[in-house]
Amino acid sequence: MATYASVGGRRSRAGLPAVTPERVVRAALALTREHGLENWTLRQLAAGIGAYPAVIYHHVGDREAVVSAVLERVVAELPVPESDRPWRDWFEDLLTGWRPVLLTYPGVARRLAVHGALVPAMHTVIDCAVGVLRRAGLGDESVLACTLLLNQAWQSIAVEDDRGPGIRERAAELHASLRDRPDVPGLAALGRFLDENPDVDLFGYGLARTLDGVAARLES
Amino acid sequence: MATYASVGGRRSRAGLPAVTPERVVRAALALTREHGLENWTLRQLAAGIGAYPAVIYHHVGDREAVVSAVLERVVAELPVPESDRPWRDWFEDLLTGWRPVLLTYPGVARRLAVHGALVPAMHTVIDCAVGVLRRAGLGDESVLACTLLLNQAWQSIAVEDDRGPGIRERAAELHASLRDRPDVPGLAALGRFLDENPDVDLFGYGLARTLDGVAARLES
DNA sequence: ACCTGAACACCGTTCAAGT
DNA sequence: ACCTGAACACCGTTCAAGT
Repeated sequence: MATYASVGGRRSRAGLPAVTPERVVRAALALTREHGLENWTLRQLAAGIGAYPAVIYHHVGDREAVVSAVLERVVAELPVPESDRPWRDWFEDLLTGWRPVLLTYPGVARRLAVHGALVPAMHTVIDCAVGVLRRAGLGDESVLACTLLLNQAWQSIAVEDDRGPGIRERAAELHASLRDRPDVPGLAALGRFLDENPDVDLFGYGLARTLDGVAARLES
Repeated sequence: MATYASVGGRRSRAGLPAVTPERVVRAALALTREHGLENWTLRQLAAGIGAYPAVIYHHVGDREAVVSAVLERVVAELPVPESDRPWRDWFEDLLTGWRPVLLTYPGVARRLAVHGALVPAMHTVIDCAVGVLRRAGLGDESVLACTLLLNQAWQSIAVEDDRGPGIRERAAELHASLRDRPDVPGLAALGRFLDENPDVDLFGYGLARTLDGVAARLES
């Protein structure tokens, strides 16, 4: 027979659901979507579920533990193509498919870039990715090429995360102002191009060039 | 005839040199070398020159103003090759020459990656870099290729900055433990390779592959 | 076991007051 | 003009005390 305390104490009497790791992580995911992984505080997280900061420690751990749990969930959402595709298509689909997911959770891409394979949820897809390149005939270089492709994608998305609207606005003004500067023709060309193509797909361009570079290693 | 106050007040009487923007920035550069651009506090900086935090505000401005001044100084240290070199050699020398400088000022590379051409001291070299690619015959794509090459170098160095000894150590352990895992052959190959080549030059490999990718655009 | 509420040692920034 | 010293509104984290 449950005592009063065992079915919920002051929280349930106040109409609040019991704090669970699941609820903490869900609130952290929501805060990450809105503010980015590094831009919410434990106190915000606690307030979001109507709890005291110390309760987060009791149920999940310190901020780092919450962040790890968020990472795990986001990585689980990342789509992975069928591994029988040609290697180039496979990586193109993989990384262009990851971008929109990672961009909705700002800050996660940077964690992946810095911690890489240390994020356990990443293991199965890395295993798969190295396999795709080895079957393509890249030999030992498969490890380097795989690391490079994943890292470049993560890093590039991480920078997109960090470029807030303020920076994008100031960049747009700069590009417009550089258009007519014959004294610096290279910068003028840059201003002209980026002023006319403000949403140019640098991610796709970089991915294509790196894939070209890896393809060239298979031809030799 | 100078009054007592005008030649220095309590600081000079205490044997301390007057606070100047120059001295503030030099102390900030030293802190950045030791802890990284985002890992020192304004209070540390103030203490470093024997001053109160409010004095930094009086002479330089807020933390962001100090960071901008640090950026400017570090960018001024970056070597730039003669612009008559072949484009590929020019970029290889440029970016491999930047890496050791940027690595001694952790956090600067990330600022460059995120703010790019918004760092004024970067303008002349960007102008030069676009010119090198245009003279090589890359046309309008010069802007994209230049942005890509600089960004990938900055991002890759930024991640090196953020991978402290703790992370590198845990990664080394992971690689060793993955060596003998026939159930995940791709990860095993990765563990074997990185365990035997812990200091593999991923920066150089990435730079070479991207340069290959850009070179392929010139052939077509 | 779970939650409360205060406390600790920080942070960037501001500001009235001194000299 | 330059510096002092306290204050403000934060932060992550810890902990004794309540129920």
